[in-house]
Amino acid sequence: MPTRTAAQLREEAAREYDAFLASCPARQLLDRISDKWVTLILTALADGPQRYSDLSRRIAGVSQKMLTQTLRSLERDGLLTRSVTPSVPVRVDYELTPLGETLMPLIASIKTWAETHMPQVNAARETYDDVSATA
Amino acid sequence: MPTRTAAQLREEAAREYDAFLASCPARQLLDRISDKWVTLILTALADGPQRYSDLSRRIAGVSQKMLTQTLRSLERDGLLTRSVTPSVPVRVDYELTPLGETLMPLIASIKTWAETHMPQVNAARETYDDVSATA
DNA sequence: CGGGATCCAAGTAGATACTG
DNA sequence: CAGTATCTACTTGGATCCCG
Repeated sequence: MPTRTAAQLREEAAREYDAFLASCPARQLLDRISDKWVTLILTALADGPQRYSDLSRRIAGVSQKMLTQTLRSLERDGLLTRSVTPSVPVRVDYELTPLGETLMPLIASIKTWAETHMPQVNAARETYDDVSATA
Repeated sequence: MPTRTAAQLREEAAREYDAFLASCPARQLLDRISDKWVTLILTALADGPQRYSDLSRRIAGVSQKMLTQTLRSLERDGLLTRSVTPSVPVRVDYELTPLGETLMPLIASIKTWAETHMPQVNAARETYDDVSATA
């Protein structure tokens, strides 16, 4: 009997890999911007500072919970600032930080690739699905 | 009583928004590449064609299920090809398509942003967490 | 107005066992 | 070798109600 079973070895490898992925900057970035609402919020804020209710209206499909949650996480990451004006009723403005703005060109290049190549991808999907259906 | 309740209106808005997001090329692309294993597989294949077992070894943390599932979806999208050699035992090779290769520069720019700016993001996180803990 | 707290439904990934 | 099939556990997001 080995000191460690095969199952234990596999588990260990998976843990190490998780650690590797967690420390990988590119992975972290992808996790961040791939969030459903992140790019929408960032793009909306690229037009300038906006209030919570403005964002809520522009990004029509988002729930209060997800909007708040996403805004908080972006604030935490230093990508936007949250400023509260303690009037009655309260007013909260969100604004991109310089760091947040550096992200915009990247989002733009993602958009460009998407507009250029996604039609091909969709065409490939249809072909694939047709063949599968025939078989 | 209105012909449609507030809840119904909200539901309708959410559906429309879902449809909008589903048809948005940039959203589709992000959904595709943000998958945990997609960029790993694509990057591995950038070195040239590889067998299933090669990929499985290089991407140590992936389960058989996810590797197969991800490879199939990438094949469906026309980003890579799957070729079976009916020997005994079977041999299956995966290879990037030209379309798949066009994705590599984009992945590279994501990597570049990440390496340049993620340290700042992480620093912002620590500051944010410290302040929260103090408060 | 701008949330916080809670509950719940649904999709998703991993482990395990089996196969042409 | 290169998968498929199934079951379970966990994560996630929406709905709802409440508050300063």
